[in-house]
Amino acid sequence: MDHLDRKILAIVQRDCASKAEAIAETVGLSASAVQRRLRALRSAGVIRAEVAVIDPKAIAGTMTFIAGLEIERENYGALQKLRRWAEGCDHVQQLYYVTGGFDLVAIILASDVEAYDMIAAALMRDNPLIRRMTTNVVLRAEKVGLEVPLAEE
Amino acid sequence: MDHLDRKILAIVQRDCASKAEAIAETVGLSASAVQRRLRALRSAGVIRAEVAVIDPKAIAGTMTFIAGLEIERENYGALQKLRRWAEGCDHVQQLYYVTGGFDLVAIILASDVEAYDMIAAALMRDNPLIRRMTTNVVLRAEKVGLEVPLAEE
DNA sequence: CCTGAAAAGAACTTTCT
DNA sequence: AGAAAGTTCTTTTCAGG
Repeated sequence: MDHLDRKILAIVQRDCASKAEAIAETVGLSASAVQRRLRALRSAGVIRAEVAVIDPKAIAGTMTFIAGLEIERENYGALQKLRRWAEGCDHVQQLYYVTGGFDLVAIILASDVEAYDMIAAALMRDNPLIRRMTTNVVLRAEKVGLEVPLAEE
Repeated sequence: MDHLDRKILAIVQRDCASKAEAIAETVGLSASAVQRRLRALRSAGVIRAEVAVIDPKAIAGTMTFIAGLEIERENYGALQKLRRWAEGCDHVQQLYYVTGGFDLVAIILASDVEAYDMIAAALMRDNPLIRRMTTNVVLRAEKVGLEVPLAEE
């Protein structure tokens, strides 16, 4: 993991369909070298996945909700169960275990408020450790991304 | 946008490095047809981008913060300025304009608490409309993704 | 209009220096 | 790491439903 790797990462985390030759030109390397580094980054797990980002607007009925969860006590066993629950639920996009006003924050997608209510109800039913759930409805996603800020050399 | 497109999307939003032939086999189409559909989905904007997901743990010092913002009034002009600010700040990963307890929710990455504090201070300095900022520190990201739930036919 | 199959082109992988 | 040969994937083209 040197400066060149970071430069390559900075590019592919915005567009992983970039051709190796194009990347090579901007980082000042040969195409072969770029591919080797990319392969190494993949197998090392630095590049976790390469995914297509779909515009939620293109999918009929996708609303975003941000839920702050407060739990009974920091019960780690139940927390793990909740984690698995979220893993198995496609509607739960993101789940963060936090410290602050809430214990957990979840980003949930649903076709409408009714569908969200059903997901939220199921979530609370299956995870009794959840004491309180505060929901914010997303009116507009101003920025959505998972890019990691990479300090340039 | 038919059932086959949705099937293709369901695959590439998890792995856009999949070969067309592999996709073709699972959706029951030829490789050519898959590529044509992928190209159409790209130019139609359904596929917004294809990105590499980087493991934040691999990057030295990446902490995640979730900030709930309360603003003075729903001042749309200032909001747009805030949106541009977020767009230009690599540390702001996500920004949602919401209704509920907060007005906006931001997901911010920083190398440590000090760095976060500087970003937060700059954010409030440059955007006087922000009245209050409630931060939750992410102890662990249980699930992180941008996958859209695609109802199967 | 969209599919599938084959030819042409481009990209990636491997090997060697 | 870079360059060239070999392999694989993608793109184009064309015939058919």
